[in-house]
Amino acid sequence: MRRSSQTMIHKPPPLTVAKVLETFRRIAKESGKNSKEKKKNHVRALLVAACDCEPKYLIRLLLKDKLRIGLSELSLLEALACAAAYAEKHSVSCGSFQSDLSKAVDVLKGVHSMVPVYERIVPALLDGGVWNLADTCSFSLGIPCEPMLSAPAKSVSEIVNRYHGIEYTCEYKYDGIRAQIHCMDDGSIRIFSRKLECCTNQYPDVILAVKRLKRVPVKSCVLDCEIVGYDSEQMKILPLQKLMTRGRKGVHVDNIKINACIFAFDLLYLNGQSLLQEQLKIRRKLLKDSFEVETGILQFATALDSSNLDEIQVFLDKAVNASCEGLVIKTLSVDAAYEPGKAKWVKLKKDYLESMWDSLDLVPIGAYFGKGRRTAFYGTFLLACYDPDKEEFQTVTKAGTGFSEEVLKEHCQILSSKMIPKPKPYYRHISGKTTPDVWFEPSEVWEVKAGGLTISPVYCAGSDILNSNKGFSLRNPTLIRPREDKSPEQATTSKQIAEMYFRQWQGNPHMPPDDEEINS
DNA sequence: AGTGCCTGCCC
DNA sequence: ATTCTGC
DNA sequence: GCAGAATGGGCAGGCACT
Repeated sequence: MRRSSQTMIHKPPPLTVAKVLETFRRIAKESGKNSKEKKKNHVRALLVAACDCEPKYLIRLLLKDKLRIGLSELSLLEALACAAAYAEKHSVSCGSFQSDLSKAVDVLKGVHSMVPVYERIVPALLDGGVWNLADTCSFSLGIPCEPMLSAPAKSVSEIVNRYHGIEYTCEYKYDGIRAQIHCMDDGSIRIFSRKLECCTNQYPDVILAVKRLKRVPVKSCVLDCEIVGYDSEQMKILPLQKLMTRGRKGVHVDNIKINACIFAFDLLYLNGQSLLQEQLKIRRKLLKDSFEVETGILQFATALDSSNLDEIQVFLDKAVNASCEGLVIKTLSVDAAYEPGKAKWVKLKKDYLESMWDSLDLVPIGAYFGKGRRTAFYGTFLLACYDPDKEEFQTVTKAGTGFSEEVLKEHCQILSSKMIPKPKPYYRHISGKTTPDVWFEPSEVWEVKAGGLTISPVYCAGSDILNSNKGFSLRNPTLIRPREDKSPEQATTSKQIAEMYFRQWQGNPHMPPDDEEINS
């Protein structure tokens, strides 16, 4: 890079916003052989033309996600809102300007969660102003709104207490992929992911199902649902890991190996009208009137309308037994509108309940340097279980959450003193894929909770129990506490981990794929 | 053709 | 996804 | 209560290299 700028004879013209945008688009489009080199050249050209503070911001823009200067989408919306409020300062006279400002921000936030497309928001803003924006720019067919979210609850009693005296429903929380399905007036279908990506082409089978099972009076609608892997032979839900193996590009119905079942739970739009403001009670009724059910193809989320603690507890157990993650609790009439992007529903997963979660005692045998606020600390620890037969520690997972900064600091200090230059001969891991920055003597034992067990291509816990080259790992590992009463050799064993894995699919005859069955 | 590595997207 | 932290 | 920033497993896809 330096060389090329030195040999440059003419200074390139100054950068413009349009030019930068255009180059970014080119970088995005570049593909195929040597595309990396070509992308590099685009970046080089930008940096060569940049002056003053421009390189800094270019780099920050190129470091995906955010500007990394504290400017997030929210700040952008606030800026837009302020601009609009200033522009209309004299047209509104009620209340203080400060309160107008914050009202404008609320309007922008609300509108953006329903129509997350600046190309729609800005023209509407310029056209009708902020105070009409909610009307001039609202939820519309073909454009996904942010999905409504749920906040975690720690117990059934927490639910019962919070919603005392009001109507609510408990639905199975399916372990699949959230989808918002738009049925357009012309009969076409569009599917959007939780992050609003268009994934229409990924689910031709889902599209056929929706078209076939949509009732005649439904001209247009928007479904909120979970797409779940389904074994049509055994009529059982498949693990998410299976569903995820489906192709993502150029998918044709005939080549689909993993079937998908739609579990619908909400209807956001029907025949030209937004239903977002309707109570769930109404939306659910309209949903059920709008579609035929076909087992394993399109079903409604299993639900229980009850306020009884014991009934809900039993229902939660049933959900877990049916290979679901737990329950989602939703009010039916009070405060029961669909609020895009807001976490007004409540989720109750088995991993939140101390009595139900999977807990393992694992040994930190390595660590990785942290980033950002964890610079100068370890950000992550490599954890292992113990195999008493082979007398070796086998890697299971990394863990980087569940401790406060203070506790993290302590762990870092203690473990630093146990650092060793090379892994012990009795450490088993898959080199390359999970090699940590530093290795430790086996000394600590930590209790870790998990939202379930997975089959892993990179960890080797219990790998000789599986036929393939794979081992077991953890989903959503979280540190709970040090087990000062345990020595490393008393850590959870690989055999125990294997048992946990198979136990989680009891009640569901579908076992892991053939090549992953237990060695005999 | 096969492998390894990285990214982007699911959770 | 979960969790913690600062506002 | 919320937003932001740390961090997790794992999949397909795509490029580079052998």
